[in-house]
Amino acid sequence: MQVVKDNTRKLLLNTARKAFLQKGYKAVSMREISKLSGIGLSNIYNYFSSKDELLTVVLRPLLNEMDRMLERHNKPGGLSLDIFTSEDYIRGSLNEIMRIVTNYHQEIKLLFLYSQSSMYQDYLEKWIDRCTEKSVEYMDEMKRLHPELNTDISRFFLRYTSSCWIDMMKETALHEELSHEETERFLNEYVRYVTGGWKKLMNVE
Amino acid sequence: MQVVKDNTRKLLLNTARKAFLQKGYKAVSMREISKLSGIGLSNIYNYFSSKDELLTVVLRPLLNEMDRMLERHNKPGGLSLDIFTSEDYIRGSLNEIMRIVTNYHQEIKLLFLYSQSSMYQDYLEKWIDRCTEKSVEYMDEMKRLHPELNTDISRFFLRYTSSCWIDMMKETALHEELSHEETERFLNEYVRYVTGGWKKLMNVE
Amino acid sequence: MQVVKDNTRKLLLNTARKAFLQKGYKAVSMREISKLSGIGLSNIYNYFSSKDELLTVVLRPLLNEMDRMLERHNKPGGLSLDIFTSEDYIRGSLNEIMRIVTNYHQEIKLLFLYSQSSMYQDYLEKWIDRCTEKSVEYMDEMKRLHPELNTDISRFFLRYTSSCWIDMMKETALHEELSHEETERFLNEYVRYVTGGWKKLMNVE
Amino acid sequence: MQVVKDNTRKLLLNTARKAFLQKGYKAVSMREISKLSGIGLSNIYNYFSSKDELLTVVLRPLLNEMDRMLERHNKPGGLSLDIFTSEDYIRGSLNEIMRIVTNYHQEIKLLFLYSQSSMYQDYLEKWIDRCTEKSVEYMDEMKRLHPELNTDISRFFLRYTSSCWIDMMKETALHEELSHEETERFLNEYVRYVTGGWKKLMNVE
DNA sequence: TATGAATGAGTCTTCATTCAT
DNA sequence: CATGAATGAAGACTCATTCAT
Repeated sequence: MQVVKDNTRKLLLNTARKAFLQKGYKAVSMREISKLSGIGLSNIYNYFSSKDELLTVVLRPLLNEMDRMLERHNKPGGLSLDIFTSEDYIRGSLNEIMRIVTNYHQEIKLLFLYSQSSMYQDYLEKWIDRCTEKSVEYMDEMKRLHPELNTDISRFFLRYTSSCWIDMMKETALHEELSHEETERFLNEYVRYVTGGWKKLMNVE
Repeated sequence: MQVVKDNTRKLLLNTARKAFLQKGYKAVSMREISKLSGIGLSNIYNYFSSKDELLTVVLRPLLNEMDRMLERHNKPGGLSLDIFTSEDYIRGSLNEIMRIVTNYHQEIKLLFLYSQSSMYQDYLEKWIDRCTEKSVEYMDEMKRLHPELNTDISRFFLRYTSSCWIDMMKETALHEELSHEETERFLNEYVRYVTGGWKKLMNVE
Repeated sequence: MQVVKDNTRKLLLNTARKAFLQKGYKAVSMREISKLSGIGLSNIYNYFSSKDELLTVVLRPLLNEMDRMLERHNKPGGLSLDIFTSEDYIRGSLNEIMRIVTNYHQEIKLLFLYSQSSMYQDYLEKWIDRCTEKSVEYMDEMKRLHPELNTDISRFFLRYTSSCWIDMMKETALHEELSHEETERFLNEYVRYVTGGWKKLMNVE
Repeated sequence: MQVVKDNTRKLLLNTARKAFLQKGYKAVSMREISKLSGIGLSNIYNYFSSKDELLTVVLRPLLNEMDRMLERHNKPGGLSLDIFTSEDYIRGSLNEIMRIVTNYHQEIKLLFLYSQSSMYQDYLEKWIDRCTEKSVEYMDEMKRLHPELNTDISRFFLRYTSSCWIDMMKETALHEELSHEETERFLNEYVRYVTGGWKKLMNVE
């Protein structure tokens, strides 16, 4: 009995995820989910109290990861230049992103591209806001630790880079077919590009 | 009579633009546009054959600019390294972007953020695809002209930078309140960052 | 065209009135009104913005009369004992009630018996409250004018008589088939009963 | 086991009573009763076959009293004038009412005000009908016993007084906060009013 | 050109009740 | 005695679009 319930729940979740991904949240009706899953329309409400909750449960794990990512951003163990210029550090961050993308690429597409008209339609913008705030705080710390560097970066530019971060997640999620080699290659390119950019911007050496 | 028609048309266009911007394409009903503009609901269909066309006409000028931007990308006068590494060149490109953003910031927000459920919901993704294609072609040319450089950049990375380009438009459009000085400052930051990144990636010098 | 519209409006109003009367407000669905009237379901909303408004428009004239009745209650020209003890005065009041009941007997049944679950479900209780208030004020005046009488009637008893007033409207509306003679007879009985009661209660003579 | 059952039954009954009183019969769902009581939704149907039966059982004691009241009406020991004109007799009847109201004021409110859309929505009207019938029969008896009196009261007037009887129950139930003194006072007022009215109407002395 | 009326399929959600276990 | 799952009909209301005038 519990088994049945779990199956139904998962079936609904998967059906909804797929449908949302194909047509966007707003364009998928509960009727549609009912027909696609074979679960009676009203029965759905025994498992999820609303269409919004269906989306919420689908997105929950990803949302948690995204929030955790934000936390880690400002607490890089020893506060240092590394976050911008160390290839190893950046490579580590990227690897973590890759793990998230691998696990949740569907959810990412859903959240990043198809969640309009849902309660999460502004989630990314708010995430970028929060990330920008963290970046500004971080820069202030750097200003004290490395007065010799150009740390007077505008909030606006920091927002742009936060946005690019989101962009990278989106792009990698969109191209799920990447082989391990290709991924490795992209990582190398990305790391060189970013460190080159930050070093020049901050006058490192 | 023709005068009346033009006025009505413009009124409808402006009303729709504002409404779409505030609530998103899908969430705005034709009834709403009718009430806000004072134009009879069914009369709207004498000017625009559908809700989609209303959006199309609103976005048309921006769409043209976007397409033109794409054209220019691959024909940079003399095909050269400048596109990546010359600060002047990049500054020039950016200035052009700024002009577009200034003129069409409303339309950009509309297209970039609020066009889900419309026929343009995939426009940006396709634009990025086309831009990526152009970039790949460009890189191939560069490989011949500058065999000493690392021009073996993955299509995936090129797509990422195309996406970042779109991102920059979005961010600047979102922050319309930027003063001339702030804009200038951002341009400097951006140019340094991008040229620094590309130079390192391509082993220039 | 305007003719058509008015007809449709009236048709809807009459259909709704009948249906509400037969089954109660809550138990009648918009679908039902649509089918009974032959007006397309969604077209109804071109005439009435909601089910509640449909009921409101049906009840409006009666509601106005009820409010007016309340106003008149406390301003009986020359404030006097008549309101309780004069057969002529009471007969006059009653005749007015009869006119209202004759004109709006359907609406009365609707408001008094079948409006549960609508926005008017508490209307009568509030009316009785207001009427009680007026009666208390009236009694206070009487106390000054006729100190020799027993005007020390409890608010609770006054509320009871207000409620009986409503009762009388309900009963007469319920029995629309009363002939003129029967009505006349009831009036006589009622007048004798009420004046007899008040006189004894107030120690008149 | 039987003990458990009884507890559950009572719990359900009390929960339902409270909920019905607060929101009205129709507005309370079985799900709600289930949640409020902690009894599983479908388990409710092991105790009560339907939502209507739940209401029935809640109202049963009051319904019995109401029916008994009706019986007593026509069998006043010695058939006499007292029923209308003896203050003691009326006071006795009223005291009985007070007892009922005290014991079942919640049920009265439920039956009188919140039972729309249930099988008891017409109960009061039917009770008034039956009461009217009894009154007519009673009057016929009186006509034989007291030919000197005006016993030619219209059925319609008798119905009105039956309705007022119900009204009095409603009013007293609605104002449960009445102190003993206030109740006593109201009783005095009511008795004087009613006997005064009937005496005048029937030409007693 | 302009209007008000009309359409029909669609939205999410709730209900009392029943079934299998 | 108790449970969670399931059902099917119904609820009010909205939508983009078309029709007749």
